[in-house]
Amino acid sequence: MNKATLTRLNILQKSFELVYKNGYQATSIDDIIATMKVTKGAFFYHFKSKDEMGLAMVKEVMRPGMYDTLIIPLVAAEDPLTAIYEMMEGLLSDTLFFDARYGCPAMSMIAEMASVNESFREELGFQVKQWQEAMSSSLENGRKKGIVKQEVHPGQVALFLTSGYAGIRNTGKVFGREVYDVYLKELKIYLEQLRCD
Amino acid sequence: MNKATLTRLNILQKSFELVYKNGYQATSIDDIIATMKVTKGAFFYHFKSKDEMGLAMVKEVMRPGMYDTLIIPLVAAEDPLTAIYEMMEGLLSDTLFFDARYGCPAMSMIAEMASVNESFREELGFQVKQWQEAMSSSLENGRKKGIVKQEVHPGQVALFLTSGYAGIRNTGKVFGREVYDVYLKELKIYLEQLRCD
DNA sequence: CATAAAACATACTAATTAGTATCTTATGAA
DNA sequence: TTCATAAGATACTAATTAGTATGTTTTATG
Repeated sequence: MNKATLTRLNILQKSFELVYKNGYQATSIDDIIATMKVTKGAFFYHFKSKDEMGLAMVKEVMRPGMYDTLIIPLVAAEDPLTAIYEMMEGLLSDTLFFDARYGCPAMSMIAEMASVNESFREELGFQVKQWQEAMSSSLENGRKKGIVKQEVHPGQVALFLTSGYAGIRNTGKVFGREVYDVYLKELKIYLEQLRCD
Repeated sequence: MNKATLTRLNILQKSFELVYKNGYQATSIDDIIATMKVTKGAFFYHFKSKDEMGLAMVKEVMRPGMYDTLIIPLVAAEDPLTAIYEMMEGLLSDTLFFDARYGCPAMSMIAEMASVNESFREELGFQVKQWQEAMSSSLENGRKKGIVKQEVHPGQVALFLTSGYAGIRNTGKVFGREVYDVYLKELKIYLEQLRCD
């Protein structure tokens, strides 16, 4: 990894952190370069425009992050219902970096940018769809193994679940992380009701 | 209603429409006054700042709108489960004004402004809580009447439902209104499972 | 009608924005 | 070492922003 690509990645990483806390449009290029040892010349050497940087950020920082936390844990899951619950629990308790106040990076980005920038919408849509499909095939798998009820519609449930997650992250912005626990309780009930008796 | 308070309300109404489509921070005062027959003098006569206008907009335009569509239909409901489903169906099929592309005005506002402006967060929190409480007492009522299962936790379910709605509106921003129908199908299953056998 | 205050209009300001023009310095291959 | 290019630095620009200063017009009330 040479120095140049490192500054590039640093810009993307730092931008992600700022965008996560302040929103994409509210984060100016001046903000970004001010919080790190980079000048405007460097920024515009690596990216033609703010939006090009933003898209690279979504693709190169957010996508791998989502893949590791949202896809990987599902593919090898023995019991999809438990795996999904534990994933949600993990997502909603990881206060290391993510903050209830700022919600989910991807969902916030969707809320702000989906109708503003078509490329952003496409890429974020791809990522959400990936998550849904991972859940869906995990549930389908559980159905074949006799863990999940036959009448369950995996794709439908996956949409219900991913949307529910997006929603609770939004709700958490208003009421704080206490709502996470209440949500998780009801989620568990919902998921268990999908399980074969 | 005298002329002055009418211009005030016009500013609030027009602002709401612009904010709904473009977001709060992306909507400039110049945008607002340009799309209607009002000048900057009038704007700043009625409001000390953009944020004061924004808060008035949330309180005086959004709050009554939410009350009429989210609270009223629940208080007199005979069967809460059917009432809730039909409310959701109504919310997700009303293409008169609301557009899947732009999501739910209140939820989008929360996503963008909850962590930026404390007053906005408070007021929007109040409105969401009102909705949750209306659902909760409606469910509690149904439980007493033997419509809703005894083991159901009304407040917990209310949070689950309102968050789910917020989530599907966000998802709709990415994939369009088709996801609404899929969501509604799973919602119906979820709600029916709360009903006494 | 007179007049004071309310309601609005116009022209500005200072700060911030994305982006550019032009420079300097670092790096790697011959 | 040389030198071309990659990488980065600096100083600008034009547009947009929220907000202000200072005007003019409308409206209600005596």
